Amino acid sequence: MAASGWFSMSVHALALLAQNRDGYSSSFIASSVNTHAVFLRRVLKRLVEVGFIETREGRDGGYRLTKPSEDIRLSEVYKALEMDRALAPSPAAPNPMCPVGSGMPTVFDAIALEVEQAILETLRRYTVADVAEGAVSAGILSK
Amino acid sequence: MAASGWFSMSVHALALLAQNRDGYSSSFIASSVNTHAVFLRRVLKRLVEVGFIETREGRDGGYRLTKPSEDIRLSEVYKALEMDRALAPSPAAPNPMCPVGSGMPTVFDAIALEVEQAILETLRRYTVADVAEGAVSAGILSK
DNA sequence: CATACTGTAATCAATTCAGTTTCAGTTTGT
DNA sequence: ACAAACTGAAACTGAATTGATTACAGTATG
Repeated sequence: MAASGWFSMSVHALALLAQNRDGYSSSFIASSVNTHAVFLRRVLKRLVEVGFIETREGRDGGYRLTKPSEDIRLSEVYKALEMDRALAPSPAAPNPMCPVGSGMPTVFDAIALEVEQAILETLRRYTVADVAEGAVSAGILSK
Repeated sequence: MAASGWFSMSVHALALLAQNRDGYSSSFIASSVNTHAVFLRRVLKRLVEVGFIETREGRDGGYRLTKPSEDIRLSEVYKALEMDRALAPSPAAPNPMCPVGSGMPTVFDAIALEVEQAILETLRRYTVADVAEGAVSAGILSK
């Protein structure tokens, strides 16, 4: 269900929240991510459900991390968003009358799954803290 | 440039061509993949450019592999199609005034690149021959 | 009770994706 | 020579997706 851009947006938001224990409002985060606050809230909703961040309504409300940024791996974020598979299946189901076509979905799915695990394994090596530090120093260096 | 569905379509087509040394016409392949011949030709064009398959125009024309299916790794197919990154960057460029936002593209890009390499490494372990065999036996088993 | 937030539904425009039509060019068999 | 069976490519369409935006209800705070 989650579109491709959601992941980078989520990581960005989490890295931002890692900077401030008290958290930030959706519109503040949105201005850093350069998107609309309403849209961002839709994305952040997932992260709330999974428990990475918590939300406070009302005045002075906003979002903040529920645990240290070192404890949030990007693989968990990826999983939380229920991203579409990187290797999408054929748009239309193959012809079942064809000996190759009939078996393709099974084979392709197995490979797509393995690819997905490789992605998760790579993302598991990075935490939100890594991204936050990296982003800040990269930002400084680029000046 | 290549959309997500192109990869599975290409792999399917290649696996089909691995079945017959003389190759097949675009409409034959299209009926197995369950797509339109014209659209399929658009996808196959890439594989011709890279040299995995060759095309013959005119009557009795069509497509066929230029080398054994064991020698075509899925990673090469993936690269040939110049797929979009699995981890798409944020749709809009982050706010450069924000210390975190300004560094995000750099950091995210590095991680996205590493993920891409992990995908390629996984796909490198499979050849078109593997898929062709697997697809045929999976098709037989599912009956 | 005004202010500053979140939550959510609904709508919109732009883009993308794949399907389709059409036609020009090419090769082969008769 | 010509008809048949192909590929190549441009152009158009419809549907789906994506993210932006508006609007409004709900909620906590001072």
